[in-house]
Amino acid sequence: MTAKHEFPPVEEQFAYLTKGAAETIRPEELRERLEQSAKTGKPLRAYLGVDPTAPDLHLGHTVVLRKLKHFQDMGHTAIFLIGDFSAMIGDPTGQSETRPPLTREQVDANAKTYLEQVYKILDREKTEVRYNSEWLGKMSAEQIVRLCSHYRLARMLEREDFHARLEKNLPISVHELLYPLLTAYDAVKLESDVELGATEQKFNLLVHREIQREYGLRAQVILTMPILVGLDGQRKMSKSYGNYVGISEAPRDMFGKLMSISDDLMWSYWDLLTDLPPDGVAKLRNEVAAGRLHPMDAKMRLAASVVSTFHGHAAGDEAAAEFQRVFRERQTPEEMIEYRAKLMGGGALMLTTGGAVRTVQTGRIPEAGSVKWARLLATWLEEVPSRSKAEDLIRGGGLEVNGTPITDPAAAVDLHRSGSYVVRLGKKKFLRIVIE
RNA sequence: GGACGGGUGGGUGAGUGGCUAAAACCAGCAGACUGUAAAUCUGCCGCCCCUUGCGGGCUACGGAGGUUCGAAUCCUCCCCCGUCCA
Repeated sequence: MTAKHEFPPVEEQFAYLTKGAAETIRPEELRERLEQSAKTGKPLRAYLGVDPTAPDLHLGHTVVLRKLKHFQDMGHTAIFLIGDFSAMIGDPTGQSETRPPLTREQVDANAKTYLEQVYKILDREKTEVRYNSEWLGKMSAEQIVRLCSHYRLARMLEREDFHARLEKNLPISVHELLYPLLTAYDAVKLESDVELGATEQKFNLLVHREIQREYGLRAQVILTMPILVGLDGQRKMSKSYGNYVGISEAPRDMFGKLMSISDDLMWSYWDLLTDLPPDGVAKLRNEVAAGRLHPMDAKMRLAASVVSTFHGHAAGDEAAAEFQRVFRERQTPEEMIEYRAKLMGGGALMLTTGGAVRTVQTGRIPEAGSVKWARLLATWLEEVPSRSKAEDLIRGGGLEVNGTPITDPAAAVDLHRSGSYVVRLGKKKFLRIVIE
């Protein structure tokens, strides 16, 4: 963009840029391009195309974003392409069903929230944001026909998803065939050097290469990134499996969730969720293998690093210190959710949490004003999904009040007497309840 | 349109008139051990109420009705899903 650019040595760049990648197509082409840009001082154009369909990002989504950032780190141009037009078609990948097209409004709204989150990783100033409606929305029928003439049906049907559906006699709408072609046109328009994508995008990405050639361009390099495995270490990270870490989660929660992953899983997180160069990761790994570094300490560094990228370094350090204090030294966390409870007349209980006030009807409360923990925690504070669950938790030894375990499901709190309680629910949840 | 098979708790899947809030396994939660790791062991695992007891109540085996003292289990109708035929 600006005049002449100094880049790190090619080999260093290459190692950094391909770190964690599932596949590079083709490695030697990437090297060539890096060399060329080093020579001419012209940054490479790397892009990532995204359909704004999932507005709530989790760490899984960030893998490929982070890779795009790596290009920025090395001084290249990162293009974030919002597939606002193609999203209306819907990428047929994955779900073996025809997807209903999104409406313009949905797409716009999603694109906006998407971008806000994306800038937690990418450098806002250096990111070129494009929308593919910019050119796709203006294509004439003639241009579309021409585009289609560059690809063969048989090739298209090689795609695993189409293939499977054909075999099973499931419907394939004709517009779905258009998806890879239209997104290929993006690559043509952007004159990209590199395109990034998740491994499941491989088919599309390869089509993009071919179409670029058809349009007389040099085929871009493709970098595919693995799917991030979720916290359970089994399935891919996904909201519906509940094994995810949302990028907007509080530092402490993020840190805690990351600490709970298995040691084995940690290494792929190091690769996919941090900026530590490959030799750095290898070094850490050796240290742990040699017993010079406790795996937990390595994991704490990982967690701190991830938290830092979303909340800043201070928050990362703080989360680490907090974790240390609460879980290693078994002390009470510095901050916790605080409830102030005040018994009003007529069996009403006024609850104040972080400024919000609400009143619940308690029904009858015995003379003494005592109420069972299970009832307080589940029914009124809603910190446990149900009363039965709360009682189970108590019986199982998962409730601690002011440091003392409570295992009697009938144990109660006196709501008439003021007092302050630090309540620990299970392993991770702490509350402070103040009776006024 | 026809023939057959099937729909059970978050998932897989037993049960074919009472002993069944429903086996077993998985997932999940909690406890012990640890490093909020793994492995292992233990308990819990529909919801509500209380005097917390091998306590009481409600809801539940695709849906609606019925038979019966009693149904996830039998009957009728309906819906949905698979496989085969036209």
